[in-house]
Amino acid sequence: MGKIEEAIKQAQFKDEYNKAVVNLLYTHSYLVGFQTSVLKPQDLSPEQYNVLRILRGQQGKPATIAAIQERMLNTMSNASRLVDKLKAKELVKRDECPENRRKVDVLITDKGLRLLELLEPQIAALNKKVIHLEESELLVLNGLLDKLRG
Amino acid sequence: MGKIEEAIKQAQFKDEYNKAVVNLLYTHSYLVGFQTSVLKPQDLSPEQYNVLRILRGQQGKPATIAAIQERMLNTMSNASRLVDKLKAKELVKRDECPENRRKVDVLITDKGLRLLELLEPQIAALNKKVIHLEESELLVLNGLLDKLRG
DNA sequence: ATTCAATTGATGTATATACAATTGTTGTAG
DNA sequence: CTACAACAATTGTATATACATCAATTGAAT
Repeated sequence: MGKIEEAIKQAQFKDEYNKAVVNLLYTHSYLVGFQTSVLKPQDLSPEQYNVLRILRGQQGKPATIAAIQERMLNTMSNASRLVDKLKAKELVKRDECPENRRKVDVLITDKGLRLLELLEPQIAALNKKVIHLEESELLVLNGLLDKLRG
Repeated sequence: MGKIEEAIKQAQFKDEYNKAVVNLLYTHSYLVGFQTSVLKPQDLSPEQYNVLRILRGQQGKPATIAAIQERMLNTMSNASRLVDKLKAKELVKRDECPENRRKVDVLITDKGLRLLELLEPQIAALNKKVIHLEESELLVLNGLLDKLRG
């Protein structure tokens, strides 16, 4: 499919900034589509998957809702309700924090960890298949995205 | 803020593919946030703005719902309902297509065109401000994103 | 000790996404 | 001509996003 102009059938862009924005939005949608195809059979949304990975990254330490929020990709999302859904599936547990009853301690369960172990190789394989870039190009891309945000 | 590892407080990634995906999702959220800050005062969502630009790109020719859908950034979105919202604001008009009553002709109105003319310089200025890349780097980025999708 | 502001999550509402299912229209095969 | 498949859009439902608002708890100032 190739160039963004063909992909969305737009002849040209005002400037390279505009084109980059559209290209990023379009590529985002491209990638999320594939991710979803792996996650959906396990009844998991991309953001729920993201929260599970954040919790595993805590390595046994509980995370508060605010801490999860801060690490999420969609910074303005709603960690509280996502944790709700995950708890209903027994992938996390949520307890009142003993030393501060405003906070809650969220922990990933064994079931959650096992689900991640099942999904991760599938996601990795799919990524390699649908991202048509070499390792060296990925390094450049990651560098540019980091710099973009300043 | 810089590197993605710091941004989402993740020590490391499994591989460069995984990092690229996370980096793209995060950068997407970064950009959409800014876009929204310009669009929201005009009661427009990013996708509604996208639809308006697609319609203007038709240069006076009407577009069917299917044609809009095909050009949208979120390929699985719901053009029908977005057009509904835009029509309620009198930014587009929608008429039954005379030679095929299954189809509808969607056209941007003068009010819609004027709104785009108001918004576009604001968006362009914001893009330049929040995208910390040179023109030459943008060319590389656009090339990599095009290649990524294959 | 009491009051008040700040913190932390939960909840409410409008919008959008991702599908599936449905309705109405057109084209076509028998 | 009739029946049926294909097409185009709409509608329905569950999930998620983007806020704003609310309720409970805590900490700090008087």
